[in-house]
Amino acid sequence: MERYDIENPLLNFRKTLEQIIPLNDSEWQMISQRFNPMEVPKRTQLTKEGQIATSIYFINKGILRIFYTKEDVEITGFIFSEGLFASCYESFLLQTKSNQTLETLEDCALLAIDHSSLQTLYKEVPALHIIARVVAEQRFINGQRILSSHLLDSPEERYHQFSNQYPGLLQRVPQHIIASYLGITPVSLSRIRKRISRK
Amino acid sequence: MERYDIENPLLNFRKTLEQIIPLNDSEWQMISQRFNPMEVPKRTQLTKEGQIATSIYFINKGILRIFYTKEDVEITGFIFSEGLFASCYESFLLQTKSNQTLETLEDCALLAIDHSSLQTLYKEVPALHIIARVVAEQRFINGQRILSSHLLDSPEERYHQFSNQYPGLLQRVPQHIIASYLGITPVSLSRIRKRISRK
DNA sequence: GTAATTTCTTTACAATTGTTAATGCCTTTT
DNA sequence: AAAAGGCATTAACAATTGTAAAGAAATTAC
Repeated sequence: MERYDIENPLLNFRKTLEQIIPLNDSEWQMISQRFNPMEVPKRTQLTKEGQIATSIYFINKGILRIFYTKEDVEITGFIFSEGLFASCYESFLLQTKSNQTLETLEDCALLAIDHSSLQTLYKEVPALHIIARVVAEQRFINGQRILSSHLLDSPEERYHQFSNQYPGLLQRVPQHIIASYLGITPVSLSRIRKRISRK
Repeated sequence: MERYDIENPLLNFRKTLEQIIPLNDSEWQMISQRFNPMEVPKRTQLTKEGQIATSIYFINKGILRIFYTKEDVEITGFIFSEGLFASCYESFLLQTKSNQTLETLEDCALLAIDHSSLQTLYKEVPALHIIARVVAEQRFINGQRILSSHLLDSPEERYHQFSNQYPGLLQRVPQHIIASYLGITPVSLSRIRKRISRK
């Protein structure tokens, strides 16, 4: 996660893609031309609930989250960090209204591509279908692991796994956001942390 | 879900694929040659925990589930019905040991393809990358909807949604399996059903 | 058709979480 | 520097779920 050289955004991006499949210079040229670098301040909402997700964002620096709103409470569905593609994925793929908001949690350096540009790029660079397939598969695997943790583990176990797996996020993300991501209230997370600290 | 004509397994399969992208006869020939029809009795385990998933299975008839085992209790992660690809997907994609078991819940008619045949088929029919991408995306979307339901809804609401969305499964799947799929115990589901019936 | 097994329901009790509200801490604003 | 706002902690209580065990109902097996 920390292996990304923040100073060379396009280099990082190419490295990430080439972990999936090698790209020749012509392919890389077409890809890099269609992704737009952007700097976004903390707490910016890139896609809002009720809107259609225009773009997906490769993360060079920073973290983002998606959250749902239920009775004016924000419930975090996922936290994205460096090297991932952040998006309201369902909305982007289906081009339908999103039921989630995509928000930066820190100042971010991103590479953005909108939906129609991506469709064009698929035609220009067929290998991108493979990359997109693998990215979709990886996101599925990720989602399934989280879901299985909700089925198999207690909130306390889930917190344990989270802090082992993403020790960095524990520092960078407010606890009430982590709590909702784990499927519990901030109060309950605080109790769990107290319980653990007594051991 | 019930729109599949059970008597024409290959026809159903082609229809499903062509909802994603049209296939010419040569492509279809290569695809259909590599998928093997098989009939499997109820309660057969196609992939077992600890093994590597050799194949994925298109479902012409019947239902299957994946389940995890925790302290000798089986916890259902997903229920597959007609028209879907059933698999221990993570294990199949990564060719690593599965932490879940794939099991038929009824006598099933399936079309199977193993991992190496699929890799060959990707080369023979590049359009399959698109199909695989869309299948992965759909499975991700599905998984994310389930996860969001765990974050946002109570078990009772989850049961409601399940019975509205899959009224057929309510009849065909034992309740203790549905309970674990919803993330609760059979006892708790029984209480929820009683609570609902009083309304 | 009867026995055996599995599944579902019910009960009582323990444990955990949600809810609400109050307090203290920390960061940000002005 | 003071004020304001957001965040984390703690407490008390209500509600829900998990656990364990027993009995009823339904399926499966012989």
